Amino acid sequence: MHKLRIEDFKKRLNPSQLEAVMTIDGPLLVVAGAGTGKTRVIEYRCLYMIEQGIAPENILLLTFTRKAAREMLGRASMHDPRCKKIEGGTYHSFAYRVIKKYKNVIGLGDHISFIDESDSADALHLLAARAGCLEDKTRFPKKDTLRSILSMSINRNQSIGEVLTKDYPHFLPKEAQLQDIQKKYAEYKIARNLIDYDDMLIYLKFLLEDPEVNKKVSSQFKYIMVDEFQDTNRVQADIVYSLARGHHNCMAVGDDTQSIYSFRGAYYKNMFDFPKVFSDTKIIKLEYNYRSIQPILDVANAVIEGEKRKYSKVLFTTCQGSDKPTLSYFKDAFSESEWVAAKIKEYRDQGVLLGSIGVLYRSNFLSLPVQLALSKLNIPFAVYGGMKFVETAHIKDVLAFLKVHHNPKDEISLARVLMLLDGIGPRTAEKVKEIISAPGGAYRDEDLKGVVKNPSVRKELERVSGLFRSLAQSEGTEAKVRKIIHFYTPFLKKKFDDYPLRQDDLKAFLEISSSYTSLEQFLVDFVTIEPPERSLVSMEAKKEDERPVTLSTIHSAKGLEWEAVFIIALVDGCLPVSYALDDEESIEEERRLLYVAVTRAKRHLHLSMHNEGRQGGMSSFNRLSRFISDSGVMERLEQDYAWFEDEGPELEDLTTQKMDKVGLYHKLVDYFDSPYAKDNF
DNA sequence: GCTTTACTAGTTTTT
DNA sequence: CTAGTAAAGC
Repeated sequence: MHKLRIEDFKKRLNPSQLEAVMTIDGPLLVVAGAGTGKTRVIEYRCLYMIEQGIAPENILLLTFTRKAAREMLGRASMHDPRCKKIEGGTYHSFAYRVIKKYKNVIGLGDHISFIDESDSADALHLLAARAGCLEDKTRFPKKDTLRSILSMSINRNQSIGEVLTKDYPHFLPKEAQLQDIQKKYAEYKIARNLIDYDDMLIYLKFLLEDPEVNKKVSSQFKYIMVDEFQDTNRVQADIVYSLARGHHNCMAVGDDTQSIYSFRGAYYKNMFDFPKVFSDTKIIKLEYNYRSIQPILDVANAVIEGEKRKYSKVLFTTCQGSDKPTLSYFKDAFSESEWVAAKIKEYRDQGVLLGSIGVLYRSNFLSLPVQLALSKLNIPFAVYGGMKFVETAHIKDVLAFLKVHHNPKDEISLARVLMLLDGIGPRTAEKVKEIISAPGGAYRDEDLKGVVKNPSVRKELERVSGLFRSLAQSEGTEAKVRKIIHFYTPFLKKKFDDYPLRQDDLKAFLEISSSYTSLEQFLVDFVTIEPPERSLVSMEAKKEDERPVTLSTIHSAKGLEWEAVFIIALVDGCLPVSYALDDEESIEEERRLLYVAVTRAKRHLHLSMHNEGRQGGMSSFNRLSRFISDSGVMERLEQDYAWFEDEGPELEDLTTQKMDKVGLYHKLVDYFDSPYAKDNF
């Protein structure tokens, strides 16, 4: 690869992009509309900085997903392999690096365990039960709600009271108890060296507040780039400000109209605060869209028109094409999906690659009818989002063994392991836990006998502890995982009817583990990154022209693009999702979600809705999404009412009875005995 | 008293 | 498909 010179940069970038690329000192805010080449800016800025003699080790790129980081650095590395050395990743993975390095500063011990949201929810449930919060009859938040209340409080930098007032006013009477649990939870985690998602960020923030650590970290990372700044929360923004406090060399890229993660604490106003924090901020807007044809941008601009506070920008393009986006109405979700599948088939016959077609929707379950319809036509597809590999019960089981081995204080995992055994439920598991975690690790068999009366169960327990002893002796992550899977397989077979499928997953798990030498890193990666999509991994490896159609939630479609995009179920209650309807801010976020979805399309855009609801039975009729009917969106769409109403010719009645129940029974029995049936069984 | 089983209801979005 | 619950079983 030849080196790039300034002339090359000029050739490949438009003036605004070039300015963003060449402004490397001082604070810079790039407001980049959808499809305006912000990835390109980051890619070329990396190259430019390195051309200017900046060491790649001094550059930090924080992105929203690891995939995004990999993509941008990967492209840059093709021009200049030195770019591989740039530090890039998500906030969480960066946090882990720093925490690992400086854990002593904040008093964390070795063998840190990272816990995911369901572990965290389980722990909170346990603490709530212990504190007696569940005893009186009035309602107390369920474990997932509990978790999200505490998490919101951290991510939005608000007190429990504030979170409750805004989102859960009916739980306000429980404020004191919740505060108590918040403290207990902190205590619980610290005592066991556990860290959850929120702690990763908080601890990083704490570390960066320490002058010595801050100096060390920021002298390492002298140039900082942050992607998707509109989706950072307050803690993350603080981290960025802290990192750049010394040198101000910080570029934030974002698009306030694409902020769609407020449920996770994202605070799009960070985009407006950035110039206040760094008063000498230079602001560059990118408005030239390279992705979509003008009719699609017209729809996008019209959708976002209603948004109140935004950096005003209007997308424009010179991409050729005049296909007007369509809006189609259908009777129900099935006819809608069948139409989508048929249309996809049509595209394929015209030579459009399946890999360049995307079907987008608000919620995972909306994809089911589409999956059905595509399978019927034998069109291959891959589903993004939804249940993840790590979240499946069998993977969690195996992980629990590993976690206990890594950190014996990890009670949640220990309980999970113990409850696999027959005859041990939550109660017994708790007691056994107390006994074996007694100080010194020495427990007496008599104590165990008192708790577990059944000798065969005790024998099983003995086998489990045998497994852990053997794990302690084996070297290498892969060998350990292999032992665990071997031990676990009988349980797997008993627990799940569909165990062969799950066994394949375990094989994949084993494979992944083989590339790790550090067990801790392996465990961390499982909570901080999304591992290969659920099973059938081999799909990914396929060649460009064999890639399947993508089905994705709008959230996971962020940053991606397709030639043809279908957005389905544009129904009030699905896009704005019904939960969002009572809050104006949430509705605005739903609007931005539609904006994101629309701007994924390059040439063809098909919107659709179905009329019949599934809520509560028959007679709920859906209204077209307000974002489409309200604004000036409608007139930019080609409307199509041709829904699939005909269900084939109707059969004529024939009421003469030819057989009674007994007759039918004999017919069946005869059929079972016939040679034809035998061949089939 | 604790575990297991059988059933029901209801599913946002993700690091 | 699974989390939560009620009732049955040990």
